[in-house]
Amino acid sequence: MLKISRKVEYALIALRHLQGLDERELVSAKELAKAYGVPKELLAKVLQRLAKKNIIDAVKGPHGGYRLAIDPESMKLTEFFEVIEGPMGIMDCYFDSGCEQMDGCIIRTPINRINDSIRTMFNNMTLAEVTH
Amino acid sequence: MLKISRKVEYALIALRHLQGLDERELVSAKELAKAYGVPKELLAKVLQRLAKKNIIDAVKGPHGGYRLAIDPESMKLTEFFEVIEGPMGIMDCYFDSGCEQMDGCIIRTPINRINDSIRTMFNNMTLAEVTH
DNA sequence: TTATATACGACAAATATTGTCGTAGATTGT
DNA sequence: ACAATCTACGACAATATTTGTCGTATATAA
Repeated sequence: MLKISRKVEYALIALRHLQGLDERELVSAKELAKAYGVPKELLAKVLQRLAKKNIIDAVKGPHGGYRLAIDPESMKLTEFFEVIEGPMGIMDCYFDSGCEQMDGCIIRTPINRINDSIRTMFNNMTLAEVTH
Repeated sequence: MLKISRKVEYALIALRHLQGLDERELVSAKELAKAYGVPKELLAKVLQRLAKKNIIDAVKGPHGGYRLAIDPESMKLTEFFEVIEGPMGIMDCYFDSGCEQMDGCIIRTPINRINDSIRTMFNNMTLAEVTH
């Protein structure tokens, strides 16, 4: 309950590492995985996702790898989380609306308030606060 | 990711209902389950948990049931969540410490900060904000 | 052309959540 | 006393989600 996923965890670790590198320096998924003892394939997938969203640059081929493409100050944590995990909500009804109860639901309003509070909190935090 | 569990959802629904009852009035798990279309057995378990922690009173026997035992203003959401789900942390390492990386973990500090922010947020909300 | 990297989808395994069942104890009314 | 109806609780089953793996394709440097 109210947990962050491993994917996000791995992403944060990777970005924290990338942040410490010199300008233009690259690091591969393999190196990162080894350095932090995390599964290479899964980490790679997360990095690919970040690359696709231009949060990091990907360079193919031997001696290829990844490097930071944005200023971490400029990215809200909400946005970052959602790049990796998709829409973020405390309950599914916040977005998928497949719930029958919808109308009769007596906790919908307060749940939405809590939801907004969490989003606001992460909107006010940048990636830099985790990676600096 | 960052989701509230059904158990908590059911608990909130039930408490919201209990709050609307007259003084001393009882409602059974069966009635609640029927009224809100939720699984009776699971709801019952959650209610039993709340009863054990004296958040609600349980009355056995025919025409028995539950009623609110506390003022919802007086209970922090953190506490309430933890009655149902146990210790709450954004990552497991926050409490179980089975993690090998512990020392070398480069995101531990910021993760703890985020954790504290979430806890603070729920510490500043009472059950009443959901059930009133 | 070979080695090494990213890209990506399909799949498998592991874990967590959710839901069900059976049984016991309490209490009420007949 | 006994049947009906409730809570209490543990064991288990079903389901969903998360996590991890594998195979294959593409790009690029040496």
